[in-house]
Amino acid sequence: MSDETTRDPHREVEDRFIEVWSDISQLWGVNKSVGRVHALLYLTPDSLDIDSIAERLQISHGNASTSIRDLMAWGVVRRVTKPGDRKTFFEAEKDPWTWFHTTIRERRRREVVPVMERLHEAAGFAEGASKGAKGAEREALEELHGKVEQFADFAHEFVDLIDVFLAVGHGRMAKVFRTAAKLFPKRGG
Amino acid sequence: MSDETTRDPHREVEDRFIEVWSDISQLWGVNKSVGRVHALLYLTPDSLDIDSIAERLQISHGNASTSIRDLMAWGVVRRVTKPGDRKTFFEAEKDPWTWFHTTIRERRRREVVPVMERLHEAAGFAEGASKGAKGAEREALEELHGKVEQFADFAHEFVDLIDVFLAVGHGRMAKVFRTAAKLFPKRGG
DNA sequence: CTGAACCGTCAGTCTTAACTGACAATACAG
DNA sequence: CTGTATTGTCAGTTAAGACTGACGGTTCAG
Repeated sequence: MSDETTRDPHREVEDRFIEVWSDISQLWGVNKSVGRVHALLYLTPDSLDIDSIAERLQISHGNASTSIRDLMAWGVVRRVTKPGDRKTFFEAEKDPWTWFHTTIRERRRREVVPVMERLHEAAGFAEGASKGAKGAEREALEELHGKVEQFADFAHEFVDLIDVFLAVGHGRMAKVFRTAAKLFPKRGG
Repeated sequence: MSDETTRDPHREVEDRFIEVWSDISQLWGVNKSVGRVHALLYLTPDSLDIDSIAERLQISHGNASTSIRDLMAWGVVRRVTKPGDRKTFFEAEKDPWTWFHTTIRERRRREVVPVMERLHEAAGFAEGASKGAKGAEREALEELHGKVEQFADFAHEFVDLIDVFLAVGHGRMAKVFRTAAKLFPKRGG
């Protein structure tokens, strides 16, 4: 009772979860504040306005606003307006699988596609270079080209993997995997 | 001929690939230098020593050494000694799937497992708190606990997914996915 | 139309991560 | 065993990224 902050169980549960989610977000390449705001919105049944978020998480108004903007760009937070209230409220997607699916789709668009284009450019350049050379240099360039292609093939398979995930979608992924695991049981370790 | 640097095709192919791989590494949460060193070792048929790497990539000796240490800790680079030569050489795993597999296993160990433990702790704490409360507070805490559990369940499914990947292993993953995709064709978009 | 409440933006500051270069530790030829 | 070549480490510096807080723009009740 003397120290209310550490004694409110509701708040402590929230804090612990927010911290964990924040760390997961960072592993995923998302910054700390963005992760914390996302976690708070996930836990809160009602939608929240910018200042409430900032106050709750002890961050600046500007930081909260920027974090919300990011989360909306990722498609995991929605803007909500309440009739008769001037404020803008925000709420998070509550189903983790939906959220994850959305995130993967967005990352594919923003990050995977552009980098794959550059990879193919590099492979094309390598092929051109090897065809324009003679003798020993040609051999060396062909070997180099082979390496680039090998990596490009791998990357392409990886993208296929993402595409299957996106096509199958939502909560069915786990089932897909379990089935796949039975079809192709592990051999060694 | 006047500017040898930009005219050596072999070097330019390498540079382009190194740059792309470096960016992919950064998306993956690995720092730029580490990615570049890894890319260089992947492309180079012979093993390389620290100073050659540092000179080729225009980075300091210390940076090259630290990057190599990281790559060895990730299990994607090996130390090699040549008889009659005092230097230590390093070479990279050349098969991308093997490399990827190793990386996933290591990330699971370092990052996923610890964070999952903390998540379960948080869920346990939430459960305890809700059971220790009464009336309206109890209801609120139970709802909160439900949210934490929902996320924990999702996270657990995600870890299962990783485990299947690790069990199936290597180049067979793509085939697994393709089979899975046929079994569970996409419905909407 | 006016003013208050609120949100979005961004220059400047602060914090965190990466890199360098000098020194310590190590390995090995002679 | 000794001297030298080479790798490993880490304190200090530099670069990158995140956060704050003040300002301008927008919205809407009155």
